[in-house]
Formats: sequence, C-alpha cells, structure tokens
Amino acid sequence: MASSTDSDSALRPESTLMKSFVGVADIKKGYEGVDRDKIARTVYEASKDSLYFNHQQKRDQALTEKCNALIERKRCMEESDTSSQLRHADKVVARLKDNRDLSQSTVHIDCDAFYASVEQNDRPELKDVPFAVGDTVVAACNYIARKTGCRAGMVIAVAKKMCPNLTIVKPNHDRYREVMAKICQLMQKYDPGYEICGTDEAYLNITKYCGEFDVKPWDVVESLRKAIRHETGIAVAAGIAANIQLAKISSTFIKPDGQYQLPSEPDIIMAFVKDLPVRKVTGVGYTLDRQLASIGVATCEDIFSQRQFLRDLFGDRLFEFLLEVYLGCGRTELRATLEQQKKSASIERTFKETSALDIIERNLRTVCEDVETKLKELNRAGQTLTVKVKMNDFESYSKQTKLPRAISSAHDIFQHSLPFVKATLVDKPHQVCRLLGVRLTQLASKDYTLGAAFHRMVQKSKNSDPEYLPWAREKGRSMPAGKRKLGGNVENRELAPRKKTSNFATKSPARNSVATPQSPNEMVRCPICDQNQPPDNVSFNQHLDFCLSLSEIQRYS
DNA sequence: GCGGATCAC
DNA sequence: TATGGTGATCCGC
Repeated sequence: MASSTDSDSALRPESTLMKSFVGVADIKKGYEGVDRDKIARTVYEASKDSLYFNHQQKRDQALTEKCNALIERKRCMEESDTSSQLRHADKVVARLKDNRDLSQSTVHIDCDAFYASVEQNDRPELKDVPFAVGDTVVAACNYIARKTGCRAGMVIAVAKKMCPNLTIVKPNHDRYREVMAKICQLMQKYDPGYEICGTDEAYLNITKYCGEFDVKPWDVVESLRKAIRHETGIAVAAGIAANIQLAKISSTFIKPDGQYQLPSEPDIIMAFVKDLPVRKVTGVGYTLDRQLASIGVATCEDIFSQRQFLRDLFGDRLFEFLLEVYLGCGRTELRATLEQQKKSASIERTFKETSALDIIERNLRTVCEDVETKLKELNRAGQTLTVKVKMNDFESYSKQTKLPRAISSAHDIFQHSLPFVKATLVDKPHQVCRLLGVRLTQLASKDYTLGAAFHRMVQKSKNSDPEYLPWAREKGRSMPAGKRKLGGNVENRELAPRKKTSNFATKSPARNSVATPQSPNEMVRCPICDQNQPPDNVSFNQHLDFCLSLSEIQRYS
C-alpha cells in the first residue's frame, strides 16, 4: 500500500492517481479518441509541486486503502457460507421486480454544453474556435476544445496548456438562467410538475399529457425539442423511458442532439442496462466506481453476479440502490420545481490565502452578509449553523451547531460563526486559511422569526390600532426612524440596519421565564404585549423574546 | 445531533 | 499562473 506513493508508480498511466486527473473526460461525450494519457500527464506536470497535488495524492491513497479493505473482506466472505446473503439478495430482487412500475412515460432533457451553447449563440465569432466558459476553473467548453482534452473542472491555466489557443469566456449566469427560464416555460405545457436538476437538465412525466391528447411520447418530445431549438437556439438531447434514471441514461446515449426512447418492457430494459458501466449511472461517482471495480463490479450485470457480497460491504441503502440499478428501477414521480422548498442556504468563498485574523474576519463578515441576503430571498431563517474552514493544504474542517432559535441576520450568523473560525485557526497554527463557508439548515418560515413578527406588528399598528405597540402605548412614541420603512415594504424584510439594534437579537433575554401552555388548542396571552399568541412552545418563546427585546429597542431609539 | 464524505451539476 | 460553489444525502458515531 505504501508503495503506491512511489513517484514512478504514481506516474504510470494506469495508476489511480493519473486516472483521477482524467476526471469526467473519462465518461463525457466529446472525448472519444482523445488521448487520455496526455490529459493526465499535462495535469500532472502542471500540478505536481503544489499543495493541491499532495492533497489529491492523500485522498487517492485513502481510497486505495479502502478498496483493499473491501477486497479483503470479500475474500473472507468467499471463504465462508454466503448462501443466506444470496437468498436475501434474491428476495429483494423479487420484491423490486414486483413493485416495478413501467406504466409511466418520463423524459430527461439535457441541454448540450449549455453554457457554451448559450455563449456561442450570443457571440457567433466563437463558433469555430476552441473556447471555455469559466472563471479560474472551466465550467463548460465546446466540442472543439474537448478534442484537445480541455474538460469541465480543469483549472484554466492547465486547460490553456492543453489547448494554447483556447479562448476564455467569463460566465454570465443571469443569461443562462434567462435561457433556462424560457425552456421551463416550454416544458410547462407538457408537464407543469417538471423537475429541474441543476442548471441545464430537467425531468418531465408526460404520461398524463399523452393520455389526454392521445399523442405518443416520441412525438411530444420531438415537438418540445423543436420548440426549445426554435425559441432559444439550444440543442437538447432527450431520453424517454419508464423512469427518470433510465431516461437520463437514454439521453446520454443520444447526446449531444437527438432523442432516444427505451421501450418499457422488462427484457428490453434489462438488456439495455446489462453491459452499461456502473459509472454511467447517476449516483455512482468516481469513488464508488473504484470501490465497485475493486470487487469485480464494472457493469450493471456484474451487480447481480456479486449480489451476495454487496449488503455486507456497502450497507443496506447502497445495496438496494445497486439492485435497482441492475433491474433498471427508478423514480417516476417528480418533485415539482415550482413547489420545492429549499432545505439549506449556504455561501462559501475562496480567497487569497491568509493567516491575518482581521482579513479572515472581514471575509467571514462578507460571507455572512451574503447568507443573509439569500435567506431573505427565501424568506427563511435557519436554526442549524454549519461553519466550514478550508486551509492552505486543502484540508477542511467544519462545525455544525443547533441554535436555540432560527437566525437570519448577518450579524447573528457572524457572531455564532466567528468563535469556530478562531478556534480552528488556533488549532492549526501553522496553516493558512483559503476558504470560509457558512450554511444554515433547518430552515423555518420567517413568519416565526423576530423580524417577521416585528413586521406583522408594525402592519397591525398601522392598519388598526396605532397604540398597539407596547412602547407606543406607554410613552406615545412613534416607530424608530430606522425601522419605519419596514411597514410599507411588500416583502418581509428583516430588521436593518443593524447598528442601533445590535443587542436586539444577540443578547437574548431570559427565554424560559414564563410557563408555556399545556393545551394545544388554546391561544395564550403574552404577559407583555397582552396579545393572544399561538400556543406552541417554540413560537411562543420566540414571541416572548421579541416582546422583551422591544423594550431594548425602545431604550436605544 | 455532529462531522466527514460523496455526488451531481 | 495555479484547483469552484451550491444543495442534498448518507454513514458512522
């Protein structure tokens, strides 16, 4: 194992490290006939002395060890009796077969080299030159560039080495969103419950549409593709199959342009999947592919022949997933994009490496402000905070904490994040920081956060009883000047600016001073503002915090 | 609940 | 001239 780090063996074209440099060029369209060794060598030469290389090497070695452990465990199993595992696997196969639903028509739409296509349409002069869209890292490149080995994920400096006359185009995300919105508009006609996946892919279930208008899936997809082509100039590949996993594979079959329909018959599906490399299946990435390969699973058919080992080696979830892959099972219900609600909001940013605390603090503050902006757009606040710090050596550390209540202001996020960042820096004294990230999860509707409660109260006081606010009642004051605009805004904005109200949310007053109601159906009267409140613990305590802090605001305004 | 990993795009 | 950002999920503890 240790010998795998020897420089000569690592340099061999077949070494796993070199394979990792080839990256997605291994499986993507446009790289047929491209010299993979050349890609690997160029990447290697360009990065061999960097800290990034060391990190990659470390990861590669860890994965190699994991694979060796799998091989060893499989050998142990082979020496013992695996008949019960085999029986179990067959039982699961039978169950999955029984539950298989082949009645639906699902479609996968895949925009060809999306960013590159959009740019090429907007700037015809790019048509005949190799170019890549990206900013330090290639996000997408056209087919001319792919021929030279340029690929997504490659550092632009390296891509230029592979392709000296490569033109670089800065990404224009607003424009891509605009084009995608147009495409969505067209898809809506066939399935309003369509599901967007990333920036350039989508799934549809057109079963209902086909039934209603008595049309064939093939024809529906043909007109959809034509419409997209006509309206946006983008070529799309489409796969039609019984579920979205199969539809996706089908579309990559026909890429970059065209459509492919996989008949919904068990035998045909199984034959279609049989020789497919598992790496082509969504959900099987680089690492899982290597682990599977180490125990003799390269194609979907191999999953079946090794089925008695998979549960012990990979766990229940993965075991069942793999059997589904073998059978060609998949999802047919879509998660409608229009109704989907986000589960997290995060920002992470790489910057010029530094160990200066003041700069790091400034960067953290910026990150927190951007998270605040994002939460505002979602009208959400998050109760679980995750802070991430990546060091110079590309090792990253994260800390997750569940907060006593949901937060959303940059100030609050910053206050909670800073201690962890500081602790990490102290922990790794010789290291330099290169990235900071902040994520909020457990997103709660902003209706139950302080800012929104404030907003509602202001609305109420404006619309009905001007004497409603406690401080107004007591002292006859109007709204603090800085907050006045809140009342008139359409969107639920959070309290801003921060300065005057800094202890509004940070210093949280005693939260457990009042007994909470027992009966779930009764409203409960707040002892401070005298208004009825919803009876559940969480929102009641939040309301209480809020009312208590109003007196603070009053003091400072 | 927490931390690390993986995966997709 | 030098390795991204966002969101989701899973595993093991």
